[in-house]
Amino acid sequence: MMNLTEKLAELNKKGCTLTIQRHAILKYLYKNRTHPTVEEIYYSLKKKFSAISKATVYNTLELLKNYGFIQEITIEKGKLHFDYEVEPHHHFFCHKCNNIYDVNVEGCPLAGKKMIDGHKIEELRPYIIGTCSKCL
Amino acid sequence: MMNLTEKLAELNKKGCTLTIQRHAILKYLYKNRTHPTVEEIYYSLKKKFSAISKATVYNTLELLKNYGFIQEITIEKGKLHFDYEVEPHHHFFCHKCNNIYDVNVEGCPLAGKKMIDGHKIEELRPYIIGTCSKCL
DNA sequence: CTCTTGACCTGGAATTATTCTAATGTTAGA
DNA sequence: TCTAACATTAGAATAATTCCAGGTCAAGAG
Repeated sequence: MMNLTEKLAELNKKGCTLTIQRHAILKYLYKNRTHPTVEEIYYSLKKKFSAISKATVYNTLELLKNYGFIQEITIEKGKLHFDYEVEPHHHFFCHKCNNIYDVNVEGCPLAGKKMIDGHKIEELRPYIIGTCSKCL
Repeated sequence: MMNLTEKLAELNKKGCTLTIQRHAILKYLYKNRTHPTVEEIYYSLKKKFSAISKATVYNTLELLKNYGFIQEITIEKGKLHFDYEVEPHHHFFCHKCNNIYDVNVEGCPLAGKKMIDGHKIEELRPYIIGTCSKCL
C-alpha cells in the first residue's frame, strides 16, 4: 500500500496542485481507515480548517478518485464512503451498526481481469452485506 | 429462477397481502430486467395506475426486498436500482451510459459461504465498474 | 515587484433522492 | 356487515449532492 508521502509525491508528479485542503483530505483518509462518509470528513476537517466548504470536500474526493488515489464506496444506500486503500479488497457492510469492514477474499476469479463479456473492467466493488461479529 | 406466478404464490403463502400495487411492481420488475431505478418504476406504473404514490413504490420495494424476492442495487451513486433476479450474479455498471448489465462470474470463492472473519454473510453485491461494449 | 490569468475555494442556493406524516381507503376475519 | 389492522396517497420534511457566482491564491510575464 502506498503511504501518504508517496501518494502526495505521485499526485505532484502528475501535475495536480497540492492545496492545503487536498492535502488535509488525503491525510484524513490516510489516518482514518473506517471508510468515512463525506459528512464525517467534512466535520472533522472543519475543526482545523473552519472555512472549508462541503463543495471542496466533494470536489477533492472526486478528483482524488479520478486520479485513482482513493476509492469510492457505494455500499450504503444514498451515501458515499471513501477509502484510502485502492488495492482490491472486499467490503463488508453491517446493516445493524452501519459500519464497513475490510475483508480479504482469496481467489477472486476477477482479479487482474481486464474485460468481461466485451465490457472493459476499470474497477471492482465487491460488497458483502450482513451482520458483523460485534452485532451478532 | 422463480417465475412471477411462483413468486406471487410464495408471497401469498408467507402471509403478505397481495395488493394491486404490489402485484404491479413485482410484475414490472419481472418484465423489465434492465435494473430500473425507483423513478423509472414509479413513472411506468403511473401510466396504468395514475394514483400510485412514490411512497408506495418505496414501501413495496423495501417489503419485497425484505422478503428476499427482489434485490437492491446500490451501484450508482445516490440512486437505488432493483432486480427481479435474486440468484447471486455480478452487476456491471457502465459509467458512460449508466446502464447496468448482468454478468456471470464462475468460481466466486464467496459462493455459499455463510460467515467471513466472524461476520454473518446475508447478501452479496459484487459490482464491476467500467465501460460497456457499446460505449467502447 | 506588480499585474494578469487560471485554477481553486467558499457559502449558499438549487436539485435530487428518500423518508415521514396525517388522512383516507382497503381488506380479511369476526 | 362491522371493525381493526394494514395499505395507500399527496405532499411536506429531510438528507445528500451538485451547481453557481463571487472571492482568493499562486505562478509566470513584464
